Amino acid sequence: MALPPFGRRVTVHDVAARAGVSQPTASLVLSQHPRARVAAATRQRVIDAAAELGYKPNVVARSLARRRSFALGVIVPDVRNPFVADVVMGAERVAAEAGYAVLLCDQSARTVIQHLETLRARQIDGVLLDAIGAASLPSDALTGVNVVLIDEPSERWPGIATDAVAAGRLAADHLLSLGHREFAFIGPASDVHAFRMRERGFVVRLREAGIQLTSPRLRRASATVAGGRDAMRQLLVTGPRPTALFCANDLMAIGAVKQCLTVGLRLPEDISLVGCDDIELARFITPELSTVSIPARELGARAARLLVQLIEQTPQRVSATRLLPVRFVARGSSGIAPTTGVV
Amino acid sequence: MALPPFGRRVTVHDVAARAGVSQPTASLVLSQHPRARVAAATRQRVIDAAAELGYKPNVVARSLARRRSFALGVIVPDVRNPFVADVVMGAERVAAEAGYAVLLCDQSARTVIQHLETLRARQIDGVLLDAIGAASLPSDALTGVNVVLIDEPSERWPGIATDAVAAGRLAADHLLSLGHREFAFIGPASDVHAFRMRERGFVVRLREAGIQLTSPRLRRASATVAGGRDAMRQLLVTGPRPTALFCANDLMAIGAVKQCLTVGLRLPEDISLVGCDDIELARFITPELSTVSIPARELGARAARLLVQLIEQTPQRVSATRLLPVRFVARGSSGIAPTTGVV
DNA sequence: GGCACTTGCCAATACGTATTTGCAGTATCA
DNA sequence: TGATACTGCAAATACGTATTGGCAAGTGCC
Repeated sequence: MALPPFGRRVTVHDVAARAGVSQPTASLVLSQHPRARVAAATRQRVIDAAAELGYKPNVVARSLARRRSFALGVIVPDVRNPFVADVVMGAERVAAEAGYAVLLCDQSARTVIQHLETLRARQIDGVLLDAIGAASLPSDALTGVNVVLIDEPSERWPGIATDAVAAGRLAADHLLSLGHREFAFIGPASDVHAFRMRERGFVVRLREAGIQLTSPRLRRASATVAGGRDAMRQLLVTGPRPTALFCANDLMAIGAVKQCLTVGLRLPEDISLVGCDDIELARFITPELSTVSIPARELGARAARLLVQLIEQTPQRVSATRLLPVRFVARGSSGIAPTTGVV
Repeated sequence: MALPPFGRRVTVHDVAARAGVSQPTASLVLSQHPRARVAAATRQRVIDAAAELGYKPNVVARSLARRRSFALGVIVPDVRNPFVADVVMGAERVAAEAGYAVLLCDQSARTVIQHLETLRARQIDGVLLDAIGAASLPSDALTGVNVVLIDEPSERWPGIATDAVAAGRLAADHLLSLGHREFAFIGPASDVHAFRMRERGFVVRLREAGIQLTSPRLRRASATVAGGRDAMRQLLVTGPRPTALFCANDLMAIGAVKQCLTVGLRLPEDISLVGCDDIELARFITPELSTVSIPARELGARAARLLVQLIEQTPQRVSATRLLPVRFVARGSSGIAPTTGVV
């Protein structure tokens, strides 16, 4: 019957005392152990006592005892990228549903290594790595941690990715079918797998069509709107202007669109532009952005689901990468190639 | 000299053993207690042993003992809003710098109450509430928790906010100075303080200029691009068209711009449009969006800094709200009022 | 050399939960 | 009726760190 002192949190001990059982028994009941040998009447007394006292287990203590924190780390390059935010959102929903908290780790705050360090110290149950170039991490950075890679196929770790090569090919297909012959590509310099594969798919498809993408038409910049704008500016002052451009993500594409409009080019009459990701805003700029749709939220959600599975059923160690399909979305930023020759 | 068994994590006990001291002594040294009375030589032995073994403290155990988790909860309405992402990013940087992890809590995953529940169970040290309508929470939802409100002034909790009324006034000032007399406003229906105050500032300033904003010209929609578009669509089919519009945030404004362009209106010739937030994309749509610049990252960073202060120096209970200034940024989406009469 | 005082360390305990083990008591069976 | 198995619970211990109290040894002082 004893009530815990005012202001102190209710613990199992309090529940046990009120139910007239020992602490371990209360713990046994409350931790829902299915194989717990507890008499039905006793079990009910404990449950009632817990309810009456408003008992909430202390997750920290539980984590220490079980050596599990019921928390996931999510390491991302930059939450400000809407695509990334969507991935995070998908992951968090699933995680919350499964009873896991999400520790957000943005690379702008610390390096991946530093983040992994602190996550490890927090006894994290697993980590989601979103497009951070896991291949180039020190080999022991991920030992002993449950890992699921997002958008970065690997043989060492399981993952959920999208068909990035297909994304590049679809963009090329689309532009080729519109009659374009003068191409350019803008992408980030980082060694992030998805970006590289989008580029490769694009380049290879063009090569199959007998078109070589030469160096001045392969531009590198940071994967942001400003990066896209700057790369486009460079592109427009270097040699003959292409009639078709593929950007490695929508943010860069939006920057590129902006730069085109700024210098008076008409889209799609003068230049056709295709992005990748299909963030919500792609439909809201003018002209609307043709792009390759990548299921961002689904990516995050599936990755989280897979990670939770890995954590909870240790036996089967999956290590394949599941590939989600992508599809092309034609909108106003791309059109028939100009009939007049290139300048 | 004893090395811990392979595969097991190094604990203070291992360090103590190797340094030839007791566990408490090692703990005393390693927890950096300034008032720790430990001989310099002993201290050094412990430090060396820790370094040699690669000791990393177990944060979970430390949290249990100190009844502090060195983690902050950040509850936000929607990470996918770039403004929110910026706030989160600013907060995470500061938190990481100060040694705190960030638990991301998006309202799309669970309700605020549920998030607070799990944060409490995790012995969170403090919570950042970003524009979630703290005033309408159950009165006991936040008892016993360090709280800093973002963009929602309150007398009960400290916070960092921006001058939302000024933001609305600035928008009105700008549009009035361009000669507009026919106004409209689009904002979210939620009772989020910042949005309400932006609206109030706008409405009051107009009233001062002798202009009443009537109900059909006060539109409600979700605070997203799609919401802005839909509200604009409604607005354009209901009664005479305004010549000036203020949207409660940039996302809505972008949606509104899109809708205007879709139905063939010219900006700013036919209608002037002003947003609020100054997200990066505001400069990249066409026409560029006139808007009120809100220092999002700064907001997040300051809030986190304040929260850390609250946590670490319990004596002084601040409860005032610091107001950050805002400034107007004129761009291409707003211009001189059309001289022709309204339709 | 006795006293008060400081220094440096360790033993003991706490934090709140989980798990293992073992001990009574009861039921089952021969 | 004795051995055996099983049931239901509590005692003991673990998880890894932090903190309190106290005990020796050392220092300074008269």
